[in-house]
Amino acid sequence: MALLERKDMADVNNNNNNNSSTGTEVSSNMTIYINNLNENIKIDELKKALHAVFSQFGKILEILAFKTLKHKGQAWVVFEDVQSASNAMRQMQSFPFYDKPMRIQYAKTKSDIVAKADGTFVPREKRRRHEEKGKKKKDQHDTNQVGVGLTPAYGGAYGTTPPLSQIPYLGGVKSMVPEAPAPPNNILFIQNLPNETTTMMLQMLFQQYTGFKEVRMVETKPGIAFVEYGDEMQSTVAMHALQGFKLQQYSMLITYAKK
DNA sequence: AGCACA
Repeated sequence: MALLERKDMADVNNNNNNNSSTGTEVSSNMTIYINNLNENIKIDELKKALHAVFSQFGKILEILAFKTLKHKGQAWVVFEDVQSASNAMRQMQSFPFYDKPMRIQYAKTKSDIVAKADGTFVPREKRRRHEEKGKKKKDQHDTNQVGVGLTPAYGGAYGTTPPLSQIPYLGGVKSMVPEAPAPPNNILFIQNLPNETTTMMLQMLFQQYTGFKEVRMVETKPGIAFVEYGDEMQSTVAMHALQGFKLQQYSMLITYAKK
């Protein structure tokens, strides 16, 4: 899966522009800057969902997002190393997240948490404050149903995820693959989910596919869920699209539900 | 659209 290697190790610790000709390129950075995020998602939920989806690329030191006008729809995900950030950027580029494709770039500057770690941190006022000129405000409203409360499932410890991707295959599921594949069904059976998974997170992933009806989780059985579509063709498309999708270090296993 | 350090 790590089929993308880069020259990134060279400039891990500086933010020089590599490409001064275009002015559009930003040097690699341990932090990715994401925009085009759905602005209706509450910050807390947004951060959790981002963590769920990005922790597969490496240890996340911090996720920053703000709800101010100037910073809505944007987030910074700080990884432990550039390689993780690079992989995250490439692999999740344009990923549909709450109905909108993520736009991911390297952050322009080093994150404070990183600067503090390497001793180069300088307090705020020394830095270039970004001044903003008046802008016309356009409407922004997406209407999707993601406003339901989310339990504070994370231990808050972003740093507890194992190092990089090549994590064996976390078990926890009895019969990982059924002997014979179940016959097609408009209901999908999802296994091997992390315990922290919420209905909202799954909805976010599955509702992008046509025919999505609902997600059902079974409180008494963590790690599994059912996702219903209008018909078998629709559920099949979603199954193939999301098969093996990683939430934290867990790879989703999707099969048709038994009838 | 919008690159911060809640």
